[in-house]
Amino acid sequence: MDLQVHIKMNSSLYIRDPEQSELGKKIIKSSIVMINELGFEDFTFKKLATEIHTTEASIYRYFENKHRLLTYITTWFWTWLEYQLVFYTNNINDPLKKIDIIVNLITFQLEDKFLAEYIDKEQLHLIAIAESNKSYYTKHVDEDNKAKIFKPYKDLCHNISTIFSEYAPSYPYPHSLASSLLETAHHQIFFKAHLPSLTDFGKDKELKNLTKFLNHMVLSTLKNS
Amino acid sequence: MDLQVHIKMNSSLYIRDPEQSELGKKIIKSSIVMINELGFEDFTFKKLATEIHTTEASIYRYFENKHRLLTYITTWFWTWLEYQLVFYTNNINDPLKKIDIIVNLITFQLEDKFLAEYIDKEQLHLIAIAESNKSYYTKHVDEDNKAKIFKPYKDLCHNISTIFSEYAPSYPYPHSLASSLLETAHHQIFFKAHLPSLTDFGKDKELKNLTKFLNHMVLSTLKNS
DNA sequence: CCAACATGATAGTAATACTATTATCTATAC
DNA sequence: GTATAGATAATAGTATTACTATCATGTTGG
Repeated sequence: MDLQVHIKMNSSLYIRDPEQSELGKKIIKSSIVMINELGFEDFTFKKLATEIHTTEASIYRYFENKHRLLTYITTWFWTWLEYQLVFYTNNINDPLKKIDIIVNLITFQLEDKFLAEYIDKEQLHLIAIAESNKSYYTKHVDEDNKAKIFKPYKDLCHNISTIFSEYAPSYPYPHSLASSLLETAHHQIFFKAHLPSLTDFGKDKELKNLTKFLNHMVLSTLKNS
Repeated sequence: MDLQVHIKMNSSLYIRDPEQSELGKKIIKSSIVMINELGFEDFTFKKLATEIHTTEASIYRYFENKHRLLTYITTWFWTWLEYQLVFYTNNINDPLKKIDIIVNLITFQLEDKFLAEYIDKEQLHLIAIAESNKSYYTKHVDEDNKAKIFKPYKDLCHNISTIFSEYAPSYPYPHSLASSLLETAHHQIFFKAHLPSLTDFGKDKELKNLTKFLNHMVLSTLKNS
């Protein structure tokens, strides 16, 4: 059985809620496809408008600019990851098992039990890998942060750090380890595909070794505290 | 005694070598300042031209576009890090000591013994932290990679991984650990400043705890192999 | 059924990311 | 000392981007 999710988004991310209309959903759905196709830099509202047979002006009624749209999309991703994390670790007591679930989850090794009609999760993952950094590596990061825009990412990070602390209560850097794990997972997947000599699994077809690498790193670090 | 360095750059990074003229050096020097001031997105050749009292057209004779200029700058940074790494680990045999040097080096805890007249290293470091990712998170990364543009980063990563392997010959992921270390150092410094709840040292004034965190993570991982 | 609101159609602006042309300046080769 | 090659300045121009504004049309729910 699959579960229908509804992910509630912080309203400062949009001007008009894209989930409340057909056009809004088309904007999200197609922008995910197009950002992957063109890369974020070459993606424009004009091109998106042409693609979905609407006008630039109509898209601007939903999102202030393309950067906000990217942030909306990546935030959706983090929220969805957290939903899954809560779901998969529910009723599990062994923190070691929970950590294994975390690592498998963020490397996309777990079956996705959540449905979200109009969002292609594989493509969303690719954006999270290659573009999500750009949502906070800006000059207006502090302003955005004040508007609570990054809360879902922080919540996920905190959630993971709590599990780390269950396993190793005396470890002093659980948040840093959690954020490093999340970032590293994405970096290594990108490097594997494009700059393989920065990794040790460039030739692998699967991500199994990445999962092993991350699991080993996290557990070694936590155990040795 | 300080050492004058000359960092030789891959010629596909520029159209005309900026080190060979006063204007070229002014372009590099001022772009480092301005990218920090404005952020890479709002930085333009027009603004740079006005600042250094030249014209857009003149800057375009040195660099194809602002993205190439960013890549030039960040590549300079990686090359300079590698120079320092070789210098500081020279004549040291204990791999444990070498690893300590690496971690201190990438968190800017070591005194810089190299001079580069017209480049402000503190500001360069800030760009490396907040903008360097953008030089490879693009749609043309594969092309750029073919042009050997990322070689200095890869070399640095390989150099570090070799030291890891000296310390722990059986550890299977030294390259991934090296690239993760480099990326994590930057991310954590950025998070500490702007999204502190993603770290455990948001309130610290210094980076000592970050150094400890990284050192502990790397050593724990390598020891446990 | 009409009022409210979403969307479409159209237009326009300032800035960006370039390219092109011609003039001027300057160093050094003969 | 002059010719000349090469670098830079001055100026202009273009296509695209990133918006904003206005008004017409369509749709829907009270």
